[in-house]
Amino acid sequence: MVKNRIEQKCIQKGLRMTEQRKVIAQVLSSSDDHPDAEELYRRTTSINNSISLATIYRTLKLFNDNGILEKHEFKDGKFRYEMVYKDHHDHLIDIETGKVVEFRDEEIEKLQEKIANKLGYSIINHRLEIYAVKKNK
Amino acid sequence: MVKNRIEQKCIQKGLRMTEQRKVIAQVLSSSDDHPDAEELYRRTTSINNSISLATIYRTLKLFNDNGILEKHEFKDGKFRYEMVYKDHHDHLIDIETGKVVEFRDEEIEKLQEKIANKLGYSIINHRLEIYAVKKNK
DNA sequence: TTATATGCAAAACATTTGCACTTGA
DNA sequence: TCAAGTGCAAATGTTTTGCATATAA
Repeated sequence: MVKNRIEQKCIQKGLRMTEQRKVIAQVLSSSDDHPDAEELYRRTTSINNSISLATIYRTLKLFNDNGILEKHEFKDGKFRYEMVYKDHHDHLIDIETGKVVEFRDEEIEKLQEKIANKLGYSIINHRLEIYAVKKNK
Repeated sequence: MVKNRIEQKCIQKGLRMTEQRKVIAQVLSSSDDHPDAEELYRRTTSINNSISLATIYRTLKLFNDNGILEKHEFKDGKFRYEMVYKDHHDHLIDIETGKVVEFRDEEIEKLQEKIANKLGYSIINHRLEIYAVKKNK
């Protein structure tokens, strides 16, 4: 039986693989967007309906604590999640459609280090979100 | 009677100046930090205790909608507010003490324009938060 | 005068938690 | 076997809202 990336990480971390966690891992692995808890609940129950919202939340917290996924909060009032098997990247949010575009820019990464440095700090992490609209319409 | 900056903006926008709004405007004008609704409630009621939390929320929304203040959501789960009479700036949050340091960097501003541009977007606004710890301790 | 703002308490909303039961290793 | 995970429903914490009353212009 083939294991998805998240399931592999769970095993590697020694997490107990319950039926529910497998389904959540599977859904997350095959998602390339940024779903919130409610949306994940919808996706998982369509595969296996013996999963509660509480378990979704507990599992998301577990995965987040274990560095398996990242928790975002774009300006829509709820948390959204994303696997962390990709390299670090930032987000541009289309405020008309809600679409999220990922990008990475080395210069910006370096500049932030420099700024924190100048202020006497070491960066732990950062959040850069650009809210924008499509050009030339 | 001298009017504070926020009160001036309200008048300029044609907002009705109630007793409550005056007090909230006064508190915000003399705050140079990033208080949340609960904290503002504390500060305003110490001046005039005929202000309800509901009014705080309604007034913050009103001021935000009118571009009089900015709403932030650092990673502590609540909204925090700040006047927008200063120039745009970003935030560095000390994750050990919760202290918020403001900074502005032209290069980063320009870079973001460039990135959005390359992706085919025009920036409406952005959010850059650096979470960091003090160096050499 | 009267449209708008307010206080209060109830509702809304996403998220968390206590507890009895179930399950993975 | 039994520590750890789960479902359910109730609790939480922040923010919003309906409604009767009060107030700014």
